[in-house]
Amino acid sequence: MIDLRNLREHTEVVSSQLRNRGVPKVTVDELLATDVQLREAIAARDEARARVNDLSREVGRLSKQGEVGAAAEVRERSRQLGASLKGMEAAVAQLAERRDAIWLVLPNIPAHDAPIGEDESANRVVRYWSPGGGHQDPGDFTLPAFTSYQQVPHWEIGANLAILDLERAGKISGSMFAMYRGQGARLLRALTNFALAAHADAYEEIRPPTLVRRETMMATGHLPKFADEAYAVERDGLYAIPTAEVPLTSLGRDEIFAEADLPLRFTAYTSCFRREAGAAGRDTRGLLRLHEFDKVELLVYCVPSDATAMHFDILSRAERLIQRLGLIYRVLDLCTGDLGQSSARTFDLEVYSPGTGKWLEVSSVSWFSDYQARRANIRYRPSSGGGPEFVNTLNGSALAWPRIFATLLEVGHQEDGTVHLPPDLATYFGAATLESQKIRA
RNA sequence: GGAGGGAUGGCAGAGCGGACGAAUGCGAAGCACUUGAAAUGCUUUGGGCCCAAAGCCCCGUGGGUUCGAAUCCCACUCCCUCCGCCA
Repeated sequence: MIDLRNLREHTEVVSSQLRNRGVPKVTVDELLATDVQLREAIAARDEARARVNDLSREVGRLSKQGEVGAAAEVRERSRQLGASLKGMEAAVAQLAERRDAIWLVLPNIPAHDAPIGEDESANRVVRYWSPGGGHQDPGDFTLPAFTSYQQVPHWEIGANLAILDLERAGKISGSMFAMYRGQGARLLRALTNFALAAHADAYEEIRPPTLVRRETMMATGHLPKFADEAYAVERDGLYAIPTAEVPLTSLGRDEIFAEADLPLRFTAYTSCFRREAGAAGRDTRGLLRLHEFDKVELLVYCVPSDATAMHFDILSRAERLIQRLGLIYRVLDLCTGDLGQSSARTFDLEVYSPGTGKWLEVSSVSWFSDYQARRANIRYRPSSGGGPEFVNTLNGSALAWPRIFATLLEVGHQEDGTVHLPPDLATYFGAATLESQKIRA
């Protein structure tokens, strides 16, 4: 959540920044009003408590001195005061609940340099990259020509090679689930090894649990607001993670790190589970949108002053992977209206899929400032002294596999039906070409 | 799943109804002594609310009893041991 003290002290600024994200002024006003009432209620309660504490001590003192009558009289006064305390405590609890109901769903304050806009149409394309042209400004970029076989959608290529079996995935789990077979399954494993190896220089590899508690989902902001997006195992109160960001952020929950130990950098390969409740029927062919998919994630805790550098480090790592895979991509700077709830600034990476004619998001690299750290209570002790401060958290996918897998099939598709793999990946895969294989039965 | 035991500050560990935010030891920081270090001595050393002070809150979490709860009661969570089951 956002810093309430900052909101109190710079109401106008914060309020207008939030308005850029579509938060109406009345919501902010209500939060502030509730906050004032809550703090007044707390002050009144604490004062009453202080008096009860005083009287109680008095009872103890008198009892010890054997002044039974006086003790009984003070005890009675304290009892009455205690009764009125109950009401004050209830008032505090009620106001705190009302404040939290707003506070917890309020989005993060966007970064100053995030483009302002209402929806995805206002996202700014920062640059393009292609194997032939390298980095290019948006004005200079044109898509290269693709052969006719490159324009075959991946689901056809995958079915022909028998490395993708979406029909049977449907039988097993329903639509929007995928099954990779033979060389397809192996290619996925190669991609994962390829990515983990690329980050091993600076990021500790983690294999976290993928079913997590409610608090863990709260910490990243995935609950309470986005409950419809998550798969829940109700009987056990657990949720299937939508991204490794969730467990990795809670790894440091309620901890205080030494500044010297920062930055902490983690990478994890996990399955990710998403109900896609709001996206039913959109772009769901083939591997475009799945309920379960694999992803390698990068996550960083750092001091605020390092956050921007870390943001660009994650971004460049994700870009570097796509470059090594030889895919065309573009970098988007998400506008204020399109940012995820917890994010202050996000870059999306989209690869071009010639088989579907679409740009596909394969990575989202976000800076959360202290929004998640405040929720998750992740702090560091400044080496200059002073009390603990919240860390900044950042993360990025590097990368999400299904859309990469799809694009690799299309881009590498040859006239004879085989698929050529980029050399860097071939090393991990153990062969340079995907060839038709026979599915048993 | 069954039966027991436990959860206290960075760590270890006391306290089991009245000045306890908490003894003691270790660790860490500062100062003194020392050419330097060790040893020794003294001092400091949790977090939060609050502009701050005063005050309040936190002894796994949430309730309850009481004038008063780290201490008593209830529920939950987690950890350990044994049995069962299982990859």
